[in-house]
Amino acid sequence: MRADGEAKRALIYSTALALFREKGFEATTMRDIAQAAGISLGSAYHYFPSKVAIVFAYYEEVQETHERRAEKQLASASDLRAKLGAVFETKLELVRRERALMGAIAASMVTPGDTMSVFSAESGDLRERGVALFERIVEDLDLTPEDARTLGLLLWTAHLGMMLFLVHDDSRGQRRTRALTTRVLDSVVPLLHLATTPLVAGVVRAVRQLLEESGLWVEDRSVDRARKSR
Amino acid sequence: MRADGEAKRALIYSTALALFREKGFEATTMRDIAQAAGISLGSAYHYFPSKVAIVFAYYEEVQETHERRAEKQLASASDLRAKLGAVFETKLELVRRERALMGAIAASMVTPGDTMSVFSAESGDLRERGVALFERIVEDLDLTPEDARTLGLLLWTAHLGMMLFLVHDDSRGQRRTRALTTRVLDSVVPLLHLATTPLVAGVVRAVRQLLEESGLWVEDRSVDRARKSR
DNA sequence: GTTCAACTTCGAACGTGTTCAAGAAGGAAG
DNA sequence: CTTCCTTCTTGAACACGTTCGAAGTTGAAC
Repeated sequence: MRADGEAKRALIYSTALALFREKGFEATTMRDIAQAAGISLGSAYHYFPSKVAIVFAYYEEVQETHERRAEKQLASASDLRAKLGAVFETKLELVRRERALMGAIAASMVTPGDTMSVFSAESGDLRERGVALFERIVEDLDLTPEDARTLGLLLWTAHLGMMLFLVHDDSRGQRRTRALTTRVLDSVVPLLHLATTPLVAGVVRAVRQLLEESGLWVEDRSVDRARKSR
Repeated sequence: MRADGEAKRALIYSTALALFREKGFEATTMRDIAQAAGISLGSAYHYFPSKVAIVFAYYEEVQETHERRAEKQLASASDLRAKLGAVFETKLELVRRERALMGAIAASMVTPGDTMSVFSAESGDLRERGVALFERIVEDLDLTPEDARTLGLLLWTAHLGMMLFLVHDDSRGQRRTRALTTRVLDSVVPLLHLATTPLVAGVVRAVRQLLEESGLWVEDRSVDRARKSR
């Protein structure tokens, strides 16, 4: 009955998202979700270990859609500005519609020990995919793989900051975040072009050393090793 | 009976912190606190509107202690490196002992709409004091007030990042965060020295414009105006 | 056809943060 | 002294996320 299980999971998922959109994340209870989906409370918990887990599943979907759309735009983007803009803005547009949901994720992303903390092994996969996307931006910039990865991580971190800002941005159409994005692009793109010059390259190396000491740096890209720090 | 009220508030506060230290924030219930303090549950809520409010009170205390210690070290610090190091490291040492507590704050700091969100009006006071402290570091660098404030905000933001890292850092004695701090100092101080050069000054201006658009920039220092963006 | 293990369903029960209405205490005003 | 008003106290009650054990369902192995 595996197929039915998947179907039920999908039902819970879509029902929950609909309710979240309608009433907000906090205001929607697990009982609401179960009732609306026509199942029992316990059954809902059989498919999703927690309420945020449903949001996390949504976040995975966002990541996939983001990859698809960004890749598409990356193909037709010539210069660095266009590429970075493509990755930033596709993500922006995706998250913008469900700001309340993403806000719910933010809390567990910074909670130490939480399954989906930014530093956790469990979220490593998603983090890795995010970084990889930003790495693609600088891929034909004639950098060493290490430097490219460093820049990817840096850009991904910046993107995290933008998302944090976005979920707090109540301005109409989130124009503040849009303005911020434009400005960030204006500031960052020239620096990226200078990435091969001694000065900027030195900074990049320093940042990498910093990341290594921090434990955020992961050598092997496909397998995200767990943190060792105890 | 105002004096007794203060005393009782203090009792609840210290009892709660003791329990937090002993069993952790999550594991300590409001009922535990009330019982240990010898009062009823409802009475505890009379003095603190919520559980995190107790942690927030602690955070205010941290802020005050930080100011005191940092100012003391700032007085005897000659160069920029020493000053920045003083402010960073005193904070680091303060927060290090209660990582679990500060971790509990982190979640509500990034939760949209929460009373103690980084962007909220309520936490504006504390934010302001934090920024002011970092502003003091660059005060005799011959900058315009706007540039000084911009740098202060930038440094404060960096400090926020460090704190986020710190609460997730399980390494012995949090040496990872210490190492990170050293590296950050190494990278940032030279840049600060270049703050008056055209190139870096240009970046600083760009950042300020960015901050203004973001709503994080506050002109009047003493009165933190509420965000207007709707 | 029987057995068995895994999967699924269920809703009562638990523990939690928070609210609330009812009162007690104490003092100020008349 | 009586009447009010404010401040504080109390524990029951509420709503929620989550857990749990018991029971139902299914399909493969024999």
